[in-house]
Amino acid sequence: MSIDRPELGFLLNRLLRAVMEREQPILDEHDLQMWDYVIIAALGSGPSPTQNELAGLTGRDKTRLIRNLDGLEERGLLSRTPDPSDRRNRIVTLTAEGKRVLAGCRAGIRAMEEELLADVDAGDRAGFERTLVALTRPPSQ
Amino acid sequence: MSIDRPELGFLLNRLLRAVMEREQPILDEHDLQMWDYVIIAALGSGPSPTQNELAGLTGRDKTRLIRNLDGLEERGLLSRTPDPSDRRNRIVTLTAEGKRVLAGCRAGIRAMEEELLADVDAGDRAGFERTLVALTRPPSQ
DNA sequence: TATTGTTATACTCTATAACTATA
DNA sequence: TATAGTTATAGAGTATAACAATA
Repeated sequence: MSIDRPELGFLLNRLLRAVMEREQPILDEHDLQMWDYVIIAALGSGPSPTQNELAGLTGRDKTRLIRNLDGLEERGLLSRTPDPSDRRNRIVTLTAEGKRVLAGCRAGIRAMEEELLADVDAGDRAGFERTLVALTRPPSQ
Repeated sequence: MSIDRPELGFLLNRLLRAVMEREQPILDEHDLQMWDYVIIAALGSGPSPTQNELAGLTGRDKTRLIRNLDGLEERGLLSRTPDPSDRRNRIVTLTAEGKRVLAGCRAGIRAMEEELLADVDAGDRAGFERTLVALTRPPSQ
């Protein structure tokens, strides 16, 4: 069935920590904390959500999301505007500067990932990436 | 270089959470918290360490390790005995009951992993597992 | 009445610094 | 003096509940 290996939890935990460690200096360059990056990355990957929707997209509690949004808005990386169709909602959108910072982070992270995967056999890497994507997609059922 | 996919941090985070969620009921059956399991799993994978070494093996701070060891020792899953060659050290060892509980968890987790990976192409799965192992091994250099 | 965004409170987890016993 | 284990204290992170505005 499987090669003899440690448990998935062990392996995934170690690898995620290694990846996060390598991302830290990239985020530091842009004065972003990990949650800040998760938030702007989510904003750069689809239509502008409400804060509630953004909480769901990022997995961050809506009450703790606010602090991050306050900071990012103050720095001019995003804006919050009332939804005309339901004024309880606030629509969150990346500014041009926010998009620029996001693009910079993404470039650095993509380069870091290439370096991390450089020594991996091309076929293994393809299987690794396809499996990762497949397992993180909710079961179709 | 790579298939078009979300960033590794995003994918690994999602998958790790999914795996942990599936492990929770297995650990619950044995009245273990995640850290308890990490600890007894580390104890079951090599020679009996000191508490300090165990902290390094598990990544848990040595001061917070103590609470877990207290509980696990009280339940008879492990024992702490002074090291005769240096009585400042306490050697941590799984008891027979501890080994039994560990074996039960491992069996449940292995079955859960098989279920999780059931629909993955065999070649992709092999590449996935080999890459995971390779990337979690510290660079040889 | 219900919901979004917000704030405040309490709780948990974590990090740091002391304390003891051994070396 | 230095280290392993332990305990206590302070700080950060998290969850819960309340509040104002809008529906």
